[in-house]
Formats: sequence, structure tokens, C-alpha cells
Amino acid sequence: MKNPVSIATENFVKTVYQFDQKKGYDTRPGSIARELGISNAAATDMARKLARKELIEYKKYKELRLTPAGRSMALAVIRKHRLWETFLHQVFGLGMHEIHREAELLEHLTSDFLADRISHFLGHPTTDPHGDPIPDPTGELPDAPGAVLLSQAPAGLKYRVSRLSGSEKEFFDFCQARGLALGTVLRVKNQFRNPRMTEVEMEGTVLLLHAGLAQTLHVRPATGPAYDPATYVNEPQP
Amino acid sequence: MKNPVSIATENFVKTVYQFDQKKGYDTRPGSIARELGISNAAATDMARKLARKELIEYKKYKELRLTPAGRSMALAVIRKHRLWETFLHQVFGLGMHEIHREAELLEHLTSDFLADRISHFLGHPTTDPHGDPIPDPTGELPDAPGAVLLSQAPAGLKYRVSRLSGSEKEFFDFCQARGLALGTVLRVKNQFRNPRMTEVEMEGTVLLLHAGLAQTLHVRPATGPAYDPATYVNEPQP
DNA sequence: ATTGTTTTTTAAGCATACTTAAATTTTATT
DNA sequence: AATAAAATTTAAGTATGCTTAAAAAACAAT
Ligand SMILES: [Mn+2]
Ligand SMILES: [Mn+2]
Ligand SMILES: [Mn+2]
Ligand SMILES: [Mn+2]
Repeated sequence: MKNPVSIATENFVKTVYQFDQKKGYDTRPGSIARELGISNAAATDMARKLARKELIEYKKYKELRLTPAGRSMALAVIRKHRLWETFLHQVFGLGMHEIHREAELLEHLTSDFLADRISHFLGHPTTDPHGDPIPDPTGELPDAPGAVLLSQAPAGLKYRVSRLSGSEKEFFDFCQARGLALGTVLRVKNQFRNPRMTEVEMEGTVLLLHAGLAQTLHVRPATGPAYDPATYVNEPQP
Repeated sequence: MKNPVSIATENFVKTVYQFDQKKGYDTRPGSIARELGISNAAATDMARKLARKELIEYKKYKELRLTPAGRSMALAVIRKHRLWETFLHQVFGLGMHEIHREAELLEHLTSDFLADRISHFLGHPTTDPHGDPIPDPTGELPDAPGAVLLSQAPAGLKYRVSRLSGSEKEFFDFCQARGLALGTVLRVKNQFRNPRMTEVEMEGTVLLLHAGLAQTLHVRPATGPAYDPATYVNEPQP
């Protein structure tokens, strides 16, 4: 009666969900295709198939939209992805650039039962090592209040880094070398246009970050105390 | 250049390997088909495809045989399966009937890299919670010297349980209730034929086990000391 | 508004992994 | 040795998930 869901379907639905959220991204077939490394034709085809299964709303030449069932599937996959990333980082000590690669696979063959066990073992974390929120078993997302892209943060104010969204080793090496980590406090000195760059200052150091990089960091206004442990239950134990 | 291996292929090759080892089993397409829950036609078809890929030697109407490449693939999958079972049992505390079900999936999307990390985390165990040996990264199997099926163990001698090969909850419930666990010492009182049954004695208790059950337990002659910790590195920590 | 570029869609085709039904071969029984 | 039963193979067909090439639509720019 209930037919199995393929890995391709899960990845597709997940990508639509994420591109729908992320500003600066759209959910047209071409964007999804580029992300998944498939042809435009394949993405259109998939969209039509998933529409038949009531996971996607598809209207020719329009952006793709998820149905409630599609959104629910996406969040379940994202939950498994982020639980695995948290686990692999904290327990096995995998590097930040390694966890995404492994989680991208494991997310698809992890039962709800096992996901709950991982969550329990980790003490029900609410964010992954990148600072991304982990959906709960019902698909609710703990929201990160006030978070913005570093590239969009108004200049002159102090912020705390709340997400590192990259997946490349080079990205994490750079962040580590420059002291950019979850919780790091910094001040945005300038937001330049043309070329778009963000100038930040942290403990004396000044960095000029190009837009591509400043878009993979999220920050929140640093109004509270210097460090709030409850907010960072996922910080890796060294 | 090197094309990806499907889950169906891995399961097929693994099953051929295991049926080739297990006495009382054969590797004809029908047997593999029954185990995997697919039609005979599908199994024949798969055998021919895998023969083209040099994973299986296929001759019409003959039993299937693995090539060295096929055997190597099977052992890599079995390694991942048993590492996951060990891990899920020891670390997450999953029950004996739950670990097989989860490992059956995870084994296919686990990189060699991750498998080695799991192995390292567990202290490089040599057997899984069922007592089955875990192949090393090169595909070498640590052999269990002198192990036989309980159903085939000559009567009159003392043995120690060395493998619990079932996957059903009922099987493990029964074993636990009767004190049958890895390392349990017992004496085979009688081997009955017609119907085939095995009578064992352990600490006063006498059990009469039908063949189906006595075939899922392996035992080794209990010559050594009562308990050899080096032999049972996989015993779950309570 | 017409033209040109980009994107999407359609069309045709291929590999994988299955199905059921019929034909063939093997195996077992009389 | 002939026949019956069981297993295997072949054949035909389906769903999935991709491809490339061509047609159609949308978008952008003069
Ligand atoms: Mn990730
Ligand atoms: Mn994935
Ligand atoms: Mn198992
Ligand atoms: Mn499997």
C-alpha cells in the first residue's frame, strides 16, 4: 500500500525545500537541476512525477512549490541529516568538511526509529555543528530568532556567528584560521557594494570578506552575554 | 569511469556469498530470489547482469559462483553490516532483533572511510553481537576455529555458545529467557532424528530444541577456561 | 515591438530493477 | 524410460531516473 520513497525523490524534495527558504535562491527546475547535478529535463520530469504523488505543486514555467506532504518529507530528511552530522562530529570526531558528505548518504537509509535513538543519545540537540536547527520528530523547526546572513547584516553593530553553512574543507580551514567559529563575536564595519564585500572586525583583526563567503555565515545581534551555553548544545567536545 | 554499485547489487552479491558458505544452502537463483523477496526471473536476470560485470560466474542452470571481485564486494558489505550491528548494540543499546534490520540498510551507504572510523571507535572488534566474525578492511575473515551448528554438535560433549545467528525478536527473547547467550556453556545430551531435535543441559536445566532453532546457534567445544574476554570483545557493555 | 538569449518543456532513448506468463530444462517419481 | 513436478530461463512489459536534442515559452535588451 505505502510505496517506498527513493533516494532521488528525497534529495529532490529536500533541495526544493532548502532553495525555497534560502534568500537569493529560487525553486525553478534549472536551479534544482544544477544543485543535484542532473539535466534540466530530468528535473522537470521529476517535478511532474512528484506532482502526481502530491509532493510538489507543479505548474509549467512556474517555480516549484512543496505540498504539506512534501514539506514534511523534506523536514524528516533534514532532521536525519543534521542528527548524523552532529553525531559524526561529536562522537567520531569527523571534520566539518567530512560530516556533510557522509550525512548526505546516511540521511536516506535511516529509520525514524533510529533517528530518535541518535537524538536521544545526543541529548536531543536543537542545532547541528553548522548551527543549523534540527527539526523535531514532528517536523517543527526551532527557529533561530534574528539571524541574518553576514553579508546582509547592517554595518556598525556587533554580532555573534550563529551558522557556518559551508561544506568545503577550504571554507572551514579558512574560518578556523581566522577565528570564525560558532559563537564568535564580531563587528561589521562596512558593507561594500561593487564588488560586494563585508568588512568585519574581531579582537583587533580586520577581515574583508567577499560576498560568496559572507553569504555562508549567519550572525545574530550580540546583545546578550558573551556566551550562552543553552544556545550551543551542539558545540563539539574537543 | 568507475560506476556506482546499486543497493540491489550489493544485497545480491552478499546473499550469494552467505548462501555459498552456509551448509544446507545453495546458490541457485531460486534460493537467492526467495531470500531477497524477488521473483526467480529477476534473480536470473540479475545474475546475468552481474556476470557481465565480472562479479558472478554464471552458467545456465548451474549454481551461482562469485568471482574474486564479487567476493571482495560481499565481504566489504558484510564488514559494514557487522560493524553497524556492533555499534548499534553497544552504543545505542538497540535490541538484538533491531540491529539487523537497521544494519541491512546502513551497510549500503557507508563509505570505507566511515566504516574504519566505526571500527576504530569500537576498538577494532573481531566479532559482532551475534558472534559472527567481522572482516577486516582488506576482506580477511578472522575464522572461528572449531565452531559448528548446535544441531550438528556430537552429543556427550560440553560446548560454549559462539554465535546467535537469528534476526527475529522471538528468537532472542527465547534465548534470553533460557539463558542462551554468547559464552554460555552447555552440554549436548542427545541429537534426535525424526523429528530432528537437540537436547542440551545447562546448569541443571534441560532444553529440547527443534532443528530450526538449533541451526541458528553455533557452538565451540568448551575446552578452555570458563570465559575468555579476548574472544568476546563484542559483548555489550550493560 | 522585434530580436536574441535563456530556460523550460517535450520527445526519444537507455540502464536498472523489478513483474507475470510462457517456454525450456532439470530433477524426481513411477 | 517415460512421465510428472519443479526450477530456470526467456520474453514482454512497467516504473524509475537519468541522458541528449529539438521545440516552445519566457525573459531581456535594444
Ligand atoms: Mn549538511
Ligand atoms: Mn542526500
Ligand atoms: Mn545481521
Ligand atoms: Mn542490505
